[in-house]
Amino acid sequence: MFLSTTTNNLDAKGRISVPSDFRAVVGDGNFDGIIIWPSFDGDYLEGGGINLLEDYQKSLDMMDYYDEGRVALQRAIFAESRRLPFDSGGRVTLPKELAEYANLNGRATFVGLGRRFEIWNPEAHEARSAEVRRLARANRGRLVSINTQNGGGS
Amino acid sequence: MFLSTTTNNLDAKGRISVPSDFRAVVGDGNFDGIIIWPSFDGDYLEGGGINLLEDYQKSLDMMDYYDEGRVALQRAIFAESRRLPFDSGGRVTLPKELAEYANLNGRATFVGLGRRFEIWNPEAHEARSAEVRRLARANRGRLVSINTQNGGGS
DNA sequence: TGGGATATCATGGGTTTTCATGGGATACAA
DNA sequence: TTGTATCCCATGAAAACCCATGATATCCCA
Repeated sequence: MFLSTTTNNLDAKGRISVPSDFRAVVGDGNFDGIIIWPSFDGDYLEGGGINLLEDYQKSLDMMDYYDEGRVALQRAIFAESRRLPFDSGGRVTLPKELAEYANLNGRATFVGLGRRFEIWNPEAHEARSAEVRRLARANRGRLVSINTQNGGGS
Repeated sequence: MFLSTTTNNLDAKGRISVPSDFRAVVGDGNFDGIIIWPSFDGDYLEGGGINLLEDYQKSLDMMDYYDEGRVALQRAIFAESRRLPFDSGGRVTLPKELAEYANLNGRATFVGLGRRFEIWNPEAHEARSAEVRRLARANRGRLVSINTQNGGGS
């Protein structure tokens, strides 16, 4: 599970450290790294482990073969995604197009969202956080229903 | 189930003992520690075991993918939360930002609320509980609605 | 039921390991 | 060659780990 928010340096070589908490949840024994693609919702990147993409694949498999939504998602996610392996220090090299897409220069913010994460320009993320907090407060009634719905798991 | 209220020391290294009663209910075999995030309802912290977050995730998964409330809640909880492992003595290291958010210096109060718990500045907690008692005397009906609103924990 | 023995807990301090980061060296490709 | 990607090592800071101690709570047995 991807948790918490971390801002790390993007060096001159385009390398950036993936937070160690994130690294701990992406290993599948086969590929040691992350998958990144440009969000089709804004100027930031989305990403996750290889297993996230496999889950998406399963969801798409359940859609009709000629469903235009299926094709669009395939193109938006699979075609645009890049597989970024860790170096010995737990860093990845961010392709220039992706860094430019998200306006990343010098620093970048990893945002854990459970199954997946996002990579933001720090200022852009900061600018959006106030609105997010407002929305979260507005929707906290739904969180209450989540609390009662599961009736005391812990 | 998180029960009772305990105030412990926050040392110079930012470490604080999690009440042993709380520690006994958070193990999931994989991660031995707690998850903490700033409440979006006030200057205190909320927390629970990893399984609480997993329950939140399952519930959020059932909401529509493009639901703005879903995304806001994901960001408010998953992105803001921190994973704090226990040391050998059952303590966690509280990140500075979170300690500052809740105005914690020297001491902190763990408040058990059933499925989750809260961490308060002791004086702030004392002040609030006095206010809650006052409200209870002044208006019982309102106290009842507060109880249910909190997710029916005990 | 008393009282000593034992375990647990909260806390302090020191040491080791990990992490994020920088830079150089090497392989590869345009 | 020139730019780019990959690999390896160095380093300071922060986090995790280990051991010690006093206080409290629990247990045990006469």
